[in-house]
Amino acid sequence: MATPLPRDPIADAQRNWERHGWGDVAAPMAAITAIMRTQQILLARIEVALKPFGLTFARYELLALLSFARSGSLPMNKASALLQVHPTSVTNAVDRLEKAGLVVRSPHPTDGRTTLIELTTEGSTIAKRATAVLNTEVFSQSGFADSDMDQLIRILADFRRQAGDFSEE
Amino acid sequence: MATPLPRDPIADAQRNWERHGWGDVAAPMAAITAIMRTQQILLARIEVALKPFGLTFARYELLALLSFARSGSLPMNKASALLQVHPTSVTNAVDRLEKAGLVVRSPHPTDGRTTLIELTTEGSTIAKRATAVLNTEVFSQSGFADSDMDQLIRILADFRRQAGDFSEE
DNA sequence: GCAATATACTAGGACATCCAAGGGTTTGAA
DNA sequence: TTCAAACCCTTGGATGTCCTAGTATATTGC
Repeated sequence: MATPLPRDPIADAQRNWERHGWGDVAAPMAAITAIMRTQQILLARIEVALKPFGLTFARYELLALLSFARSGSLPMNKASALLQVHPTSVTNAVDRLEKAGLVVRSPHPTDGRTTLIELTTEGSTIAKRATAVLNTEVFSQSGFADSDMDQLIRILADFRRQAGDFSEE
Repeated sequence: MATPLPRDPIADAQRNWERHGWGDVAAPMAAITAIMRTQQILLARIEVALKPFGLTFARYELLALLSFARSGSLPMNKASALLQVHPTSVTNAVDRLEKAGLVVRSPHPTDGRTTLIELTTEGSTIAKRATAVLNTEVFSQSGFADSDMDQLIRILADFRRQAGDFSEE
């Protein structure tokens, strides 16, 4: 897993697809496979950067979301929608963050079904520090060429809109 | 998770980053976050398509890899390297595929440390059928514009090369 | 006003990924 | 030749994701 392969395995797969008469879907297959691999690489880098804080990316995302919320708190279902993960994943993340003292659950003032997640002081501090580290250690050296960035962001936004993530023009 | 959000949450995050004075890394942050979300969407589609075969994407990838191998068999460490996943993940996938009768483990003829994975007849059949379904149900409707495809593949290949996945020019 | 439906969260289970550690096999250097 | 280092695979543990089902609270419709 550490040694570079002599050739791009995804380009090889694309050639295999073409060789088997699936030329019409070889390119999307390659694009999708490349997305998978790219995600895996990026996630690994992020996890390394967050490890010193005892955070995973899932937990960090929740902390970051809370730190941008006006009131510093959010209903769990809102967090689930914004992070676009299953509600049980939020439950899981909140369990661990709460155990670590970074967030607290509190009842919603008017809706008895809803639970609010709130940043603690320490959670707020950790969120700030983790963000600083991610910015300098991961995002600032993403490995994407500056000249490709806007294009990449647009292509992925088009994809996500088409997939029903959001409706904005 | 089903209802589209009124606005793109990643674009919002990008604006948050800029507003906090992290404008220099706002774009890569957005690109990376978008990769994560895109991967999640695509993986979900693939898993749905593979479910009727009792396969997951991880297992399918292994089957597909084997079906393209000349001899129909591969050493586990080779599969790990080509799929670019941890050896234990291969062990896990082979365990389940073997239990399902789609592959068999066999000892390497000359190296006692190595285990070969081999497709069974049924494994070969399932691999073919699953590939056909993925091609028609997922890859042929990827949601990426044809005009973006080459660009996307190139950007991701540049990234993966830079990340040390392969050394090919 | 009350029953039926919808919504919010959580518990339990299936899978996948990685890491750390352990046991067997090869390789290579003294 | 011998023994340490390198390599291969597996086991066990921690996390994350999703799904299904169950409990509790709100909302709706008759």
